[in-house]
Amino acid sequence: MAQVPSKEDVLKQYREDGITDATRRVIAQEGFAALTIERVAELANISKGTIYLYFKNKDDLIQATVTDTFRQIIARLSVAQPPELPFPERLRALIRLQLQQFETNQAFFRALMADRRYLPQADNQEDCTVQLHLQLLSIFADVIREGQAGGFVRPEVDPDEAAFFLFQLISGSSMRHLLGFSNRTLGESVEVLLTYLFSGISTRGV
Amino acid sequence: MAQVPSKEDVLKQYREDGITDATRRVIAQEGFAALTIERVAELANISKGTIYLYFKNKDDLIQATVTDTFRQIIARLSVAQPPELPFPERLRALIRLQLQQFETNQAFFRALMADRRYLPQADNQEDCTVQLHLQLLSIFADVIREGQAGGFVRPEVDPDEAAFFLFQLISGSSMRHLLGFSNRTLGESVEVLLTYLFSGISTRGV
DNA sequence: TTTGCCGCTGAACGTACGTTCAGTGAACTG
DNA sequence: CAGTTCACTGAACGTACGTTCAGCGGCAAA
Repeated sequence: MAQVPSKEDVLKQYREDGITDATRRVIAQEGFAALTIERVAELANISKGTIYLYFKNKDDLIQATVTDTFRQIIARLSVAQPPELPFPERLRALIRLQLQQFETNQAFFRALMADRRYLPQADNQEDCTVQLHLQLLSIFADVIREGQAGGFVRPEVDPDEAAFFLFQLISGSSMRHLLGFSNRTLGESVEVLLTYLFSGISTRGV
Repeated sequence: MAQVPSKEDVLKQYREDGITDATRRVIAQEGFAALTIERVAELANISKGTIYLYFKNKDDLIQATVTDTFRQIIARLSVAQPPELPFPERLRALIRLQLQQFETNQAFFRALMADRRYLPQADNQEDCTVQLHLQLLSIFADVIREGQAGGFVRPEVDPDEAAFFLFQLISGSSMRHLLGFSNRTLGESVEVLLTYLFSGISTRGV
């Protein structure tokens, strides 16, 4: 009988989403240091006590918010770019989208890195963040495969390796931003990344 | 008369170093969340009150520790690799050293990213972390120039661009570790990075 | 209308931690 | 040896925040 979600379950999920959403907003707008139960309750328009009806404690709330945020990012990137776009534009759009995810969730990634506690084990395949990573890599690899089919990418290039390489470049670019090393705009970063990538895989040579 | 550091100045500096060092150890061993004045005092073998004789408050202490740690990293990397090594080994050693810096200061970088407050402005050339970045890039660029002189690197490659590219790859690799996305060992990461880099710049082609 | 249920509230509690400051003793001075 | 200085101490203070729980109000069943 518990096969289909009951009305109560839906309501519970709705509440939980409201709370994790408020948590995300506090982190994004005021930073991880300012994340207090009181502030979350304010933004969610509920009282402090209510939060403890849905989450065991603050750590549990943070964990849930991390998982939830990663799910959102996965969802956003899984919505494939319009396939009618030619290869270079699709790749450009994809890189831009991924950089945007890092940028708009900047405070979130900061918080995530701040404490080992909230991080996944890389060997735990079940973990949501590890899944995100694998899923992202496969999205990138697919686009590169298309590039090969269209003659844009050299056939001897391994799409999985190239995707890995590209994601490493994107992560590096984001990390430099997070560390305050770079003041490039997002648009500039996309073009730089494309240049690097093409110098390695394009049929046009360096 | 204040030209040469007085005995008092030296003692003061010694004390400050002891405190920032203890701070670094707390962050590295117990994480940023566990960083309390009490714990720092314990590790430094002084009392809580003493810390306030040398630092205005906790934020001031953290700032000082960040600056100090970056100075140490700069110093470690400025000690050039033995120039008698052939180009590929020098490059390999340099990449390994940089990855090591990110790895051994892992908790520190986490903490640094956790809060915007402790981060530099990318446009502030005076800032210690920005200097680190520029200095690192020039070290990498110099080695690549050597590679060109020795015929290992194609002459049309811009050493500064290539250094930038390489550092981006290294940052990306480190970020994937920080996010728990990767369980590669340091040695493996070095080899992967070298492959990527050479596919772009080597005279040997892809 | 009465009764019971239950999600929600927010005052209250306990604790942890940053910060202060009156006091201590060692070192120096005359 | 008495007086003065001064770096240092750690108990004490105030506050901020996570967590709890006795009570409230609205809804539904009887």
